[in-house]
Amino acid sequence: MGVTIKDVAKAAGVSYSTVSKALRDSPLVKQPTKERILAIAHQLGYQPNAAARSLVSKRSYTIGVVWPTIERAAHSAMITSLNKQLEKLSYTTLISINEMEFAINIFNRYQVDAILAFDDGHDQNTVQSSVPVVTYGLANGAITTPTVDANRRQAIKSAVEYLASIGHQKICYIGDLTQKDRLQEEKVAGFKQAIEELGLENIPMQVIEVSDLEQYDGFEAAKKLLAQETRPTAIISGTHDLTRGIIRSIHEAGLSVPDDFSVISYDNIPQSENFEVALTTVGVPLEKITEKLSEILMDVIDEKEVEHAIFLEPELRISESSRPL
Amino acid sequence: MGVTIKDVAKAAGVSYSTVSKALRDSPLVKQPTKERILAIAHQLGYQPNAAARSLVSKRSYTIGVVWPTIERAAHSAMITSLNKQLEKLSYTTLISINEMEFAINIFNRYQVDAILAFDDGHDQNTVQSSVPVVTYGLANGAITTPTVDANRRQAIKSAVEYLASIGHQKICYIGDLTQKDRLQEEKVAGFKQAIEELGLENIPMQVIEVSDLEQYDGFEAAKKLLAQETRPTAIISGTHDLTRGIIRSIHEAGLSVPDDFSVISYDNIPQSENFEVALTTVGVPLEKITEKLSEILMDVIDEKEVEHAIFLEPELRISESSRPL
DNA sequence: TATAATAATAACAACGTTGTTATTAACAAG
DNA sequence: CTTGTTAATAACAACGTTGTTATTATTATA
Repeated sequence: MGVTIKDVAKAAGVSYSTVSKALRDSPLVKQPTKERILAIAHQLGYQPNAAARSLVSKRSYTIGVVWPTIERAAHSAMITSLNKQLEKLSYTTLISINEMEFAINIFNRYQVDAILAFDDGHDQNTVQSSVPVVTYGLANGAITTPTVDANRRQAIKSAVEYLASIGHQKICYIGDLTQKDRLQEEKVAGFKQAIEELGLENIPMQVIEVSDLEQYDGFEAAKKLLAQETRPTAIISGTHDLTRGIIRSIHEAGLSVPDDFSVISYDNIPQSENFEVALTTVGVPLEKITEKLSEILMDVIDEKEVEHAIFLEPELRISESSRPL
Repeated sequence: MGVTIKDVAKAAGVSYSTVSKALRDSPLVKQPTKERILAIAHQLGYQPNAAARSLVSKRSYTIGVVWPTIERAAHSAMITSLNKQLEKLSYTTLISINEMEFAINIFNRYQVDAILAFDDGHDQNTVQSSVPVVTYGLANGAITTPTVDANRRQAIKSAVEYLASIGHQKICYIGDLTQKDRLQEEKVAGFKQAIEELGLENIPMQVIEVSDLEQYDGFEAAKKLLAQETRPTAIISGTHDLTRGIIRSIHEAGLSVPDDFSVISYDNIPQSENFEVALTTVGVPLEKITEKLSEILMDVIDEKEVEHAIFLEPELRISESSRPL
């Protein structure tokens, strides 16, 4: 069915090994011959057979991304960015939305050069893989693969510290507190730790739980908060979507950000311009994460020694949604 | 690096061809031998090499999905459903988020058995592919591959017809009207056609344009609409997200769905329960689409003759958000 | 017990590439 | 011109698997 190197060879009247060399631009083939072969290959619509190529060369120049939670759009911007980064390194990205173990098996069969697994904070059974695996998620004790992790705990801590430094004493956190998602847990832990370390005032509803991480949940949570007698002067929000809901809720109550409340959002997506208030955010910028990830992926492919727990330091980007009390 | 069939053969003390047969459960191998080999293979962590396998057997049991617009979450539920369907047929799904032409080339190299391309309503350059391609998107005149298409025009038409049949005369449509997205265009066309055919009243702001398809855009559009003097009695919305914004806007204005407005949403996602009002929707149910898609994919793989333009008929699911005037 | 029939396993070619080695062509130097 | 050297191309093995064909072991039949 497909056009092979041999078809091209026949059409060009040369041996198929010459065609192979010509296509890979080897200096062992004379320039005019090379050009002739290239032209014929193109004209015939030749596409190299990846199966054959990777079978013999042991390299597929492909990264497999395991992304079982496609429905939660959280990672899509990240995958787009990663895809771009890897493209620069002439690597191709292939995605599987299957459950971790199954997906890793598929990618092993396909002989991708490395696998990137998104740990969504749920149980990560250690899967046997002869292809190196890099994880993005929570770098905890029992990790067996290099894991890149945003230091979420530190992120929220520095948000609190910053707010305290500009005079805020009553600070509240809105986010997911359930034990289910270890990524979210970390943020809460950072918040509580900072409050304690700084000796900040304990206020009622200091930590508000949302059932999901959508805009609507932030809206509802903030509504509850505003109904309280003792209100905080600053709010830290666990995700971008929550923040949007929170701000909407505040505006709807006829109040203002940052006049009545300073708001800081955990976020790694670059600030979208068409948002009502330019947000002060804390988190690791997307590009930093994907840069690090591709770097590590290249390292494991080259069998370099790689640290197992790689923490990325968050950045505080101060903007309009926060200000001194 | 990886464990091959030959390693297993050596460990089991049989020839590698016997191992191959044992693994594929061929009747040519004695049962006890088979079991012994399987056990050893498992113990050694053997994973078949897809490159070698598909090189010789010309079948990879893999479908490549081209999904260039990952950021617009619209298709994620569909891909999840499709993945499940194909798994039942023991096919594996691999996704590329690269630009159409590039992605199709990758999948050609990887020798997937068929490619599913999501036509996002933008220009679809005809790409050369020796692997059969099925498109989900707009089945227009110049198609070169089998295309599965929800009959969006008919969907919106039947929404209008239904509303008219229960007494509504002033009906308005909120959606994307730009020429950019042909999928959205179709819906508007269906609306206008129905209004004309039924001879319904022309009201001001009968068609409201949104700049994007997010919840926020629906919210803003409805706000404008409610500010009008002559209000419609029914609203049809182009997407689920818009609808959520619209309903929120109505509630915020102290009005009710369906008491003050009947609302019908174009949608193929199954109704989410935790929504304020159970929505009346029109569209092709997700499962119907993915069933059809896998069917067609299997057909093109088996080189059966397949119709080029396959239209799926929408269904009207009446619920709480609409009622007779 | 010899032989035919069959069951079980082994050997081998092929898939489309790449990298190495062998062959031929072209050219320079004596 | 012959020979040595290098440039260009051709031939070939290998990658890990499958399907076909060849060989050996086992059983049934006379």
